[in-house]
Parts: sequence; structure tokens; C-alpha cells
Amino acid sequence: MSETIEKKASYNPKEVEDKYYKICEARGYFEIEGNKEIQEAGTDGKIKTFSIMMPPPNVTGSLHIGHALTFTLQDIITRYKRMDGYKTLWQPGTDHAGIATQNIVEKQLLAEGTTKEEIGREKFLERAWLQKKTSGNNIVHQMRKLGVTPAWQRERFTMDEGLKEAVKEAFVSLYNEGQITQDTYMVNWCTHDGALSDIEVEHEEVNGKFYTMIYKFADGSGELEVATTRPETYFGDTAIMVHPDDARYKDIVGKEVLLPLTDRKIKVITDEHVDMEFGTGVVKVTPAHDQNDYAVGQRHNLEFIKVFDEKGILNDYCGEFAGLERLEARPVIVKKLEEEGYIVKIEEHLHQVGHCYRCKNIVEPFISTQWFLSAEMAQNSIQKAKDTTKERAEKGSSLFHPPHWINSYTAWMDELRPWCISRQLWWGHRIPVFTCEDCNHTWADKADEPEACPKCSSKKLTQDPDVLDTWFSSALWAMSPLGWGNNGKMAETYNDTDMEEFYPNSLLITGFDIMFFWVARMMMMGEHFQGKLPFEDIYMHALVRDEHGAKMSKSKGNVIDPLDMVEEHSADIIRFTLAYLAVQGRDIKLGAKNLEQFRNFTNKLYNATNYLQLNVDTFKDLNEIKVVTPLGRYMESRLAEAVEKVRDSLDTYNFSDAAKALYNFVWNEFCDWGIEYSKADRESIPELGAIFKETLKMVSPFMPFISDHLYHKLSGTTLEEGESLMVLPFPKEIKADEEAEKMFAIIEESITALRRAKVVIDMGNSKIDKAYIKLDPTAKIDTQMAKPFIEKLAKVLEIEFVDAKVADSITDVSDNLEVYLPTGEIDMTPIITKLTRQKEKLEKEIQKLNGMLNNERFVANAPEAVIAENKQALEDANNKMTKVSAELEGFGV
RNA sequence: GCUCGCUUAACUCAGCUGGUAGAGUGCCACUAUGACAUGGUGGAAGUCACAGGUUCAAGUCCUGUAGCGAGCACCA
Repeated sequence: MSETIEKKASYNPKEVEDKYYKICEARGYFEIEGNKEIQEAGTDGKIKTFSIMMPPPNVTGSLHIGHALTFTLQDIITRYKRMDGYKTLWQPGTDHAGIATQNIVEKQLLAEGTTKEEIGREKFLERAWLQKKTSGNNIVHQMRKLGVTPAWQRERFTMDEGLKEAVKEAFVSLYNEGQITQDTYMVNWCTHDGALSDIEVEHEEVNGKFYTMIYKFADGSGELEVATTRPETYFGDTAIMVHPDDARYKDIVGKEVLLPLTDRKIKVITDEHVDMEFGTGVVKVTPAHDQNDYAVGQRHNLEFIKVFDEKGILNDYCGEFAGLERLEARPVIVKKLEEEGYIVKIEEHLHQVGHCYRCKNIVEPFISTQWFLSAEMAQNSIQKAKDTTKERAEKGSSLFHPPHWINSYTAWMDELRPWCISRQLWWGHRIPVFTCEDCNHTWADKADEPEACPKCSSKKLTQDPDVLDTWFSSALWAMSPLGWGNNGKMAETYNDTDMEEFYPNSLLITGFDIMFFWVARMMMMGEHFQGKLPFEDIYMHALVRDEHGAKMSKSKGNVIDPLDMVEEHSADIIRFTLAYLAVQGRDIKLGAKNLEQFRNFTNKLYNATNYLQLNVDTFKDLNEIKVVTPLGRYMESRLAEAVEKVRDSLDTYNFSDAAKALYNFVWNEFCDWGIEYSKADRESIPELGAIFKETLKMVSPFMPFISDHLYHKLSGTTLEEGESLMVLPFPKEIKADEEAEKMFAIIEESITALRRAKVVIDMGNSKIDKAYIKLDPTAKIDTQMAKPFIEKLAKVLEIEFVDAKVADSITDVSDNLEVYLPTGEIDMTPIITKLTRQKEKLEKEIQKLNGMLNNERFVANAPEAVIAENKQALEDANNKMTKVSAELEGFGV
């Protein structure tokens, strides 16, 4: 690199982003009245409203790339709607994240050499709140680095005073309706975290072992081979079962076998559940420790024997093994069985094992008493989601975007089972159910500490020790921050009109991974309490992967930290990159290359601004001027198309299309043509500046900082003393100018033809003295107007319009014109080659078009417009063919 | 096993309701001309996974196959 090339100044986001963000937040732009000046009424005469709830991140979490994607998309839509005159609510908040937070605090205690049991519930909760406070706002501050604009003044926490009320409101109401009931049932049990709902269990394939062991008949008449993956549970066996049709075992049904190493006898029964083909066809039945056996046990009235406790410690049923932990016990028990000759064989066995989604512990099916929310209460929301889809389908829209998610949603909902909502934790919403110690009356109460038993007035009351599943409070998130159920608490964070204005929410944007955890639950709660589904649209975005398509994970070391990216590039660049890559229905592969492309884009924006200001200091807004120059008219017309494209794309949540439309307009239209043309027509520059400022308004939702900065730069104002771009109206209703478009199409064609021709004579893009253009009779333009543009961009000192081919020249043939470059004695071979290839292409095209147009059935069936289009294409091709052939003849080919 | 998605240029991906295949990157050639070399100009590059079907016309609609991915269920 030569040292003479100076490093030019470029845009420095670090000087802009934090400063601008602080100013905008302080001015209240993010709040629902932040754009009051430009709010406008909809068709019904009321102010248009738009609402979107932020999926509350875990209060103890930190920002990862998935957050960056979801928040960026939410922010783009929010900013767009805000600029488009909607009264806009983007509701922020954080989630108390029961298990996750509790685990963090427990670890801290462990490090301090104590436990939660030792310090007690009250102290523990103090610690948890402390943890919430210290690490709690971390993520919220990290989010600001992305430039997102939720209504921070309304920030909520799923365990704040108001939302606590909402949870109680929902619980008590559902309890009184009989939708919430307590039941003793087999649940998924984590020996560390307690009860889990079905979807909190992650099934993973593991290499296990398949043990075939011997059960001897009690009467000494032989033995049975029984296969199992979990030998340690055999102490809880209460039957042996075979298939009723299994001829092999007809004779043993009803006989008794002895459990190995014990003298307990169990019976051989028959049940359809057995798969005769699998294993030995003989199955041990452990009703207290297996989901299927539980059902078998109920069918056959078997005894339910638990062999370990909540912590997984084996009990007295296990004889000498009592006191061992269930997983540690297995090899010990197997060893003993082997020694005693009870093990026939041990095989490798690949099978699915459930793990706790939080601590990865192996989950046990375990019988316990828990609270459940009935599946019936979800029925209306299921039906409505289907109906809504039907209604919308007629309008060409759908509830889910992309629409195929409705399949997953309904498939899951149709098989919905009661939701286990109680958790054996301390951190969370305490279950508001009380029992009177005197009369045993049990009831749900909204009061934290009810005065007395409503039945016998006793004051000896106890509250259920458990808390609710974190997702229970999240399930209310579409309405609880709007004041629903808040019982007057925290009323400063919402308005009385909020429910009416913002429910149903306009849109939900979230990842598909929490569709069942969260979306489905909000659907049931929203419909149940409001009679309306909580969302008008649901946009499910994909996963962000690394550049090779692998999932990002700490262990793989391929994690991209969004804050690092902000540091290295800028919030604007990350936002634009993510938006550009956010195509519906496909995962995002993110690599350094992507970011570079859009870093270059910001540079382009910056330099376009520089260019404009080399010529004119400051520019007016587009609506303040009348665009009169031909170039101005043309660029405004191109802008009109870009505006329409960006709007359409955002309206249908096609973020990628919107970003592409912006990118293409700025780079390929405005810079490559507009700015270059303006070098031949300085008069148009004030108009181009106004058009560029309008473009920056469209850029603003995607790249809020650089757009604001450049807008003020071009206006000769500052953000400090002026209004931010983010609360100015989003461009709309710009008119296309067909006449200008047509003229510039010919000018552009001339320039391209000349550039091509120059390459053929090895002139590259160096300057030449003279060139000629012969326009077809159909190509009518103002040649005086066109001339300087063509000369400048084609780099020809002088062009001349002619009516006939110029002698001693080479030609470039295009649709509406031919250009001629005068030649000395140059080698004509490359030109002939080029023309020959062009001719071959044309022949093929003409043949194809002729084939179509001579096909009677095509002419009879195709719409007129399509026929006309093809006829025109044929005519054009034939024209061009004539010209190319004439050229070739000229060369004697 | 069931459901869904993906398969288009060397790579990463667009392509709506069927009407002559697009972008970015990369590649080749030219290029320090007054916004930008993070730039400009021109160019090469595709049996649209495969096999059938519907249609005047299929990357696009239908059926099936294969490969990859995701979710759900089952596996004693």
C-alpha cells in the first residue's frame, strides 16, 4: 500500500450511539406519547395504536445473540409504527425465572458453606431479591446498547407488586372455577429441582445398558427372563406382565415370582401394553417409577411402591441398598445381582432419557401431589386460533408468520395434558391456597395473609409451601402489564385505557423454541380472561447459528457476543445485518463476512452525505421543496418505489426484503446513478439531498443512529437542538414519475452500451473523445438534456446523435439503440466473437418465443397481458437480431 | 413412527397469488476520474435434489423418492 494514500475520515459510531440514545430516552420518545406530534387517527376515527410485548428475559441472564435478533426485530417494527403515526407501546420487562435464579442463589450459599434450609425461607428470599437487584438490571442495560426503544418507564418485573396481584387474580379465579385442582399423580421429577411440566423435560438419546435378569417362580417351577434398563427400581415391582396373546407365556399367567434378593412375591398378569417383539416379551411392572407402569398399575389395581424419596435416596424396600442415591445404586445393585447369578446378560442399548432442562439431571417419573391446570380451559383458545386462521386465510393473511407454525401449535394443543403448575421452590409466586388447621377447609385467597378461615373463623392457617411455575406469570404477560388484575398496584406504570387500546396486542415476536412454554399459555390465559386471543399476529423467528450452521454454544466456543459486535462495529451494523438475514422460516447463519458487508453500507451512507455537502451545505426536507430537475424527478420516482417496497415488506414482517430494498435503493440507485448523474447537473443536488434525507427516515428503524446523525448533518441542525428522526413521519405516498423513468432508462441504456463497447476495444473505463448513438424511432428522449449525463457517465468527451451507422466504427447493439465508437486499425476479432455470441443467444430466444406464440393453446389460454408481453419480446428480439446481423455482415461474416 | 421445514451460481441465500432464473460474497479483466478502494466499470458462472403428474406454460401447484434439519410420541 502506498503511503501517499491518506486515511480518510469516516463515520465514528462510538461518538454517536450512546449519546443519541441517552438524549432520545430522556426526551421520552420511547414512551407511548413519545410521538404525540405525529400520532394520527385510523379509519375508525380513533388514534391508531400498536402494541407489542417484549418477551421478558431472565432477570439474572445476560444478552446473547438470540436476544439481539428478537429485540432488533421488535425494535424495527416498533420504530416503524411509531414513525408511521401509531400510538405505540413496546412493553419491557424481566422475568423472575424461578428455577434459574433459585439455582444461582443456592450455589452462592453452597460456596458460603450453608444451604437454603439452614438459613430458612425468609432469609433465602432476601438473598434472591438481592441477586435480582444486583445482577438484575444487567441485561436491561445491555439491551440499551442495541439501541432498542421499549417504553422503559413502564418496565415491569414478573414478581413486582402489580403482577403478583395479577397472578393471584388469575389463580383464585381459575381455582374457584375448578380449573385448578390438586392431584396425586405421576409427574416428571427432578431430584434437584422438583416437579417439572412435560415440556421442561428434554429427551436425549443416551448409550445405556439393557439388563436381562432372572425372576424365579415362587413354587420353584423354574424362572423367567425379564429385560430392563433400570434394574435399581425392581424393588418397587408389583407385577410381571406378558401380552395376553403371547403363546410362549400362556401357562405362567397367574403364577407368582420372587423378587431377587428378597422374599416378596409378585404375580404374572397380562396387559395389551406389552410389545411381544421387544426384549423377552416379559416386563417388570413398577407402577411408582414408570409412566406406563403407572397406567398398568391403575388398570390392574396394583400396589404403588416407591423405592426412593424426593432426593432420589433409596429406602427400606431396597434392603441393604437403602441410603444409596438412585444413580449410584445401579452399579452396586447390578454387581450384587451378578454375584448371585440373577443377571443373564447385559447389552448395549440406545434409548431416550429425560433430563431436567435446567440442571440436566436425569428426570424420574415420580408420584407426588401437585397442582394442575386443566387442559379443558384451553379449548376455546385452540378453536379460536384455528378459526382465526381460517378467517384470515380468506383475507390472504394468517395468525402465525410464517404460517406453517399453526401446525405445530395445534398439534401440541390438541394433545394438551393438564399443566403441572406447582414447583418445589421458594423463589416465585407462592401458591395462594390456604388450609385451616382446625376445620381442614382449603381455599384460594387473594390476600397474602388471610385473617381467618372463612368457614370456622379459625386463625390457625397454613399456606401451600410451593410456588407457581414461572410460566404461569408469563402466561399473563399479554395483559398484566396493561393493568389487568393489578388491583391498583403500580398504577403509575399503566393507564386505565391501556387494556382497551393495547389488547389484543398487535404483534408478538418470539423464537419458536418457546412456542409451547409461552405462546400457547398466553393464548389460553388471554382467551380465557378476555374472550379474545391476545395477539393479532405472531411472528416466529429462527435461530441464530454460526457461519457454518452450527448451534452456538459455550462448549463449542463459537458464541458470538452481541456486545462484542457492538464494540467492534456498531449497534447500527448489527441491527441491519440481523434484519437483512432475517428471512422467514430459515435459520440465520451469522459470520464476520456479513457484518463487513453492512459496515461498508454505513460507509456508503456516510460518503453519500459527504458528497452532497461538498456541493451544498444544508438541505431542506422533501416536502418543503418542489422537485423540478429531470434527475430530481427521476430519483424521487425511484424513491417512491423503494418506499412502497419497504412498507410492504415491514407490513408483512419480511425484514430481509425491507433491508434489501433499502440497501439496493441507497447503493444501486441513489449512489451508483443518482450521485453520478448529478456530477453532470449540479442544479439537481439540492433535490437529491432532500431525497436522501427522506431515505434516511426509512433507514432510521434499522439503523437509528447513523441515520439520525446524517440527517441532522444534512439539515445543518443537531439532535441536541432539534427533533430526532425517530419521531418524524415515515415516508409515504410519493408519486412515481413515468416520464422521467422512461427517459432515464434510455440514458442508462446508452451509458451501459458505451461502457460495454469501450471494454471491447480495450479502453476500459478510460476517457475517449467521441462516440455516436443511433436511437430507435421508438426511443424518444430530449437529447439535449440527455447528452451531458451520457458524456459524464460513459466518459466520452463528446457524443453525437446520428441517424445512420457511422463508418469505421464498432457497434454495441441493445434493445432501443446502437452506439458506435470510431476505430483506427484495431483487431476486430473480439468484436466479431461478441456479436456472434449475441446472435446465438437471440436465435434461441426467438425460437422459444415463436414456439410459444405459434402454440394455439397458449394463444387461446394465456391471459392477454402475457401474450402481449411475449409478442413485444419477440418484436424486440427480432429488431435486435436485424441489427446484430447487419453488423456481422459489415464484417463480412 | 407422526408432523413440519430445507435442497436454486463456487459459497451464503432471495424468488409473493404459475408467464424467458436474482442478490451479496467470491472469481476474471480494467480502474487512483473531485463522496466512498469499506470504491468504480465490464464480464464469466445455474439440468432450480431426483422421478412422475396437472397445465398452453412449473423453481413456483400435486404425488412419490433421497439427503439434511427441527418438533412431538414410543422404546419395559
